[in-house]
Amino acid sequence: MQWLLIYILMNFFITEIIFSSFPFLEQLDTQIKTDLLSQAQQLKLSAGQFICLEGDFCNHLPLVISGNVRIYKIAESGREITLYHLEQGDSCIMTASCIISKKAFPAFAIAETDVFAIIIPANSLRTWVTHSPIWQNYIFGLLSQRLTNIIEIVEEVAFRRMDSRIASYLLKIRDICTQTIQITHEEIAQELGTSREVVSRILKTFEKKELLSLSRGMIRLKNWDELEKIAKLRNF
Amino acid sequence: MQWLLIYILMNFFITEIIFSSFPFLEQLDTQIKTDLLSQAQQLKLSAGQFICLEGDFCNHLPLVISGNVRIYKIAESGREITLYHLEQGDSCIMTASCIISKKAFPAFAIAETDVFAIIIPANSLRTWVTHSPIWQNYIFGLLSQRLTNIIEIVEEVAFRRMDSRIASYLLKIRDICTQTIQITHEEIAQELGTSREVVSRILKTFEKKELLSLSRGMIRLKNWDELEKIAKLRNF
DNA sequence: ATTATTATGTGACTTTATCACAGACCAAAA
DNA sequence: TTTTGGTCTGTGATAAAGTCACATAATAAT
Repeated sequence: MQWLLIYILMNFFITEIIFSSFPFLEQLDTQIKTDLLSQAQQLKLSAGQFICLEGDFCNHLPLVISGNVRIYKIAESGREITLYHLEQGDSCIMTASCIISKKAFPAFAIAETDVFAIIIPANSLRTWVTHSPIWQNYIFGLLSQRLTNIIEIVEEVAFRRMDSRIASYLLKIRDICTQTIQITHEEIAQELGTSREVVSRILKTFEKKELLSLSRGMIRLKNWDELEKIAKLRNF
Repeated sequence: MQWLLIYILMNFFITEIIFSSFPFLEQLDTQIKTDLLSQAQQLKLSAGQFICLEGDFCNHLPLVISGNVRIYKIAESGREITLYHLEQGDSCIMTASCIISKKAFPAFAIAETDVFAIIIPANSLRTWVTHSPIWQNYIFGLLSQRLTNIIEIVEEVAFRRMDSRIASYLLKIRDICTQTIQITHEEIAQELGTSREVVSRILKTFEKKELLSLSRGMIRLKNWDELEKIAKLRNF
């Protein structure tokens, strides 16, 4: 009797949590909504766990409730570049795309932090997308957003200089209150698709210009106005 | 009476041409098929004409019957990089994506050759995609193909060296019979997202190695085996 | 034939990537 | 506490790629 109660409560909260992260789901017909809740499974990942390897076939669409997933490409030389991140309310559109067009996943996905997600079986997704305009809108929206997003990365990698990209990235991920960032040079390099040495050197020149101060695993911004200027230098 | 006959004949052939370039359309219900044929307009463009500028809003989905369209990004410095091309049987998925998610087009599109296409009004497309699984499949397929495609470009720009990329490109676009390519160094640079000087210098080193011979507006491949090897050098 | 336009070649310099290695920091074990 | 091993950062040397400036060559227009 207790078990049943806990089970019911648990599912009640899960439902609430899912809907608050993915508001579009609330617009669904009662039927699809019920199907969704009955077919969705929970997925918990620890920081550092792989979700997809390049070439995997995807059987489930993940809807991320909490945590951070990094989707990235890796070169034979070992260099990495991040394509995008998944956070609360995101869903992995490449997975969706692979499910719908039945192709292999073209990148790596790793949990950067502990991640909690619900996963939806591929076949159910295909059915729902076919029959529900609400699902269609959601998936199309995601796809076109990612496409735009990745085109921006092409632009950035092809055209912008590294100091400008690093300045932008630091400004984007800083803790706005403390003006600090806990990150290693290696991690910045993997995000931007360059090598650790390049990041170290550029950060050092920033430090010499008093724009920030460096310590192990930590960057403290000092002159963000100037960093903004460097970030805006779009071209060579 | 004659006019009517010509009109009927013309439309008969157009229909045949459209269906032969876009076989998926034949699977449509008679109703949607009729709608399609009644709403589609013909579009003829001369080489060099712009189709979309960055920031445009798209009102029509183009289905390319013949010719070649280049979709590209342009940096403030003037450097360009090609994202993809449209040829017979292609449709511009970024346009579709912009139509469906009502966003501005994030790149430039220009007719490289004379182009003949049919265009479909945005609203009709939205309706058809909602109601027809065949349209859905086509659009999803295109979207996921382009996404994979553009991720490959990110990889290439971020990780591969220029001589290798140029070798690959030359092998890809050569006339396989004559082993020649009619192209300027500037055009190669715009395709690959680099500058003309870099292309000129690398081509010159290829020429010194007897891999090809250069003349104004023309490249003649001599040692394609060796070029293949250079093209396969994926990393630094 | 002369001029204008487009295409290519090249030197000098800067930025970015690679390789190799040194030194600094941190935490767990001795 | 000191040692040890791992991770993180710093830096010189060299190569590749991008920028700027200008020269020369090939073609088209007058």
